[in-house]
Amino acid sequence: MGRGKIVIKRIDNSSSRQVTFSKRRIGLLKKARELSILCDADVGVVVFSSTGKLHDFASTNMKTMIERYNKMKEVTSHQLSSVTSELKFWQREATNLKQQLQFLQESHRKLMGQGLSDLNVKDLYSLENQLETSLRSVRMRKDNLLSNEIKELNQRGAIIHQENIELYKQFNLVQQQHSELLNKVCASEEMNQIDQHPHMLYNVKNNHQMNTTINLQLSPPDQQNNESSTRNMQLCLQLH
Amino acid sequence: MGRGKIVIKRIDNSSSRQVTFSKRRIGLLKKARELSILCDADVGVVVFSSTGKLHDFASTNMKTMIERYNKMKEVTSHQLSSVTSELKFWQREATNLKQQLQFLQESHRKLMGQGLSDLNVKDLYSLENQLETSLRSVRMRKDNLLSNEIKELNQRGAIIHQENIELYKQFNLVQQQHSELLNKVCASEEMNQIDQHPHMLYNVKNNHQMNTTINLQLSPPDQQNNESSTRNMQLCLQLH
DNA sequence: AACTATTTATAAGA
DNA sequence: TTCTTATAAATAGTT
Repeated sequence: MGRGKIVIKRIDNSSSRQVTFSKRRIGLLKKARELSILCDADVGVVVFSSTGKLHDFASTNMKTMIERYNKMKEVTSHQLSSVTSELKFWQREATNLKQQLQFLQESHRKLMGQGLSDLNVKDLYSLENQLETSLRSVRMRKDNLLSNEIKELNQRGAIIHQENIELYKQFNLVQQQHSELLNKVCASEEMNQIDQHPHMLYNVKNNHQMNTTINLQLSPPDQQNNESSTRNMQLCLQLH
Repeated sequence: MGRGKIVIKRIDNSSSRQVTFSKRRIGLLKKARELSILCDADVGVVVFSSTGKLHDFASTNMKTMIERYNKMKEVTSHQLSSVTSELKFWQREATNLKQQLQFLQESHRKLMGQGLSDLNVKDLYSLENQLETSLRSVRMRKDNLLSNEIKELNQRGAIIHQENIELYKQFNLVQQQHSELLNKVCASEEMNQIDQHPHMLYNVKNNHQMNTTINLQLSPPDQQNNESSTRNMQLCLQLH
């Protein structure tokens, strides 16, 4: 259908090929459209040019068409089949997990002392045994924790006690030195004119009083009291 | 291009339509093939007849083509997207179940007295409490079962005991009647000619001996013994 | 892109 | 469905 007959083989001349592509592509799509209309058929055409450009025709909807095609050819695309197999995997996984969960929930209920009505005497004995074992473990762990805590508290208490003793000693020393200094100052002030600097004496006396008050608060730590309280806590632990 | 010009609209006559479909379908696929060869293009054609029959042409591979088309149009097919969303659902489901399972496993381990090292004293106290509660439930249930069993056994024992008493009474009665009968027979035999039927006497005497033996085996049921054993079992139960 | 000679497709009929 | 054939339609080569 042209000036000359052609053989169906790739057109070597690039521009000729391009022209023919345009003409025949239009013709193909036109014929596709005509077929779909004349014969009530569902027609889809997809053309990629050698440069990768897409041209298409679909009498209804290409997406629907492709799905219909896949379904008919029983070809699940590579993507679809891989997704489907993954889907199956996760469904199995979920079923598996559900079973495990159900089993564990049942076991858990028994351990919580619920739903015992479907157990026989032998089961109940072994459950009782398990609970007793658990209870021993829990109590052992708890006692461990508490005794460690107490031990730590005792150590910290002993350190603080030691610090207090040191502070007490140092304080006594300082107080003694201070008293001696005060006495010296008083003696020398009496010898000089006391009335010239009355504020100095007031300050010194005031300081002395404050120090005495602090001294009263700093009672020496009571060793006896500390030890007896520790003993009480240990006794308490052994009750559990 | 035919004997007469036609307008492009659905052909009403069914057989005409069918014929035209065949001819034009072949023409379309031929043109598609020619285009792909002449112009080095990738061409795919899909045709569904009105009766649903599929005819197709693909210059290379329809699957690849469809994927290329989808990729270009950035259209994930409906199937794929629905499968993908289902996939996501099951993945979420599995994740959820895994979490639940992990949580329950952790809890289960605690109840089994394992993995207690990451619990504090407060947690240990409440765990201990739970285990004690569980233990009480289990013991209560077990005691219930056992006491029911014992009750049933006692009832059955009492019935059998009663039956034994009845049998004993009946037996004594029969034995007494038998003895009386025997005496009568012996007396009358002594009066008549004993030597005429010596085998009769032998038989009767033998029977008498057998009955006595049976009598020795049928001792009257011991009420005392029965009750004390029941008491022992109940005591045993209370120990748990 | 338009023209057109020629090939090709196909409508109608058998 | 297939063949025939007249004719419409498509298009190769040209302008």
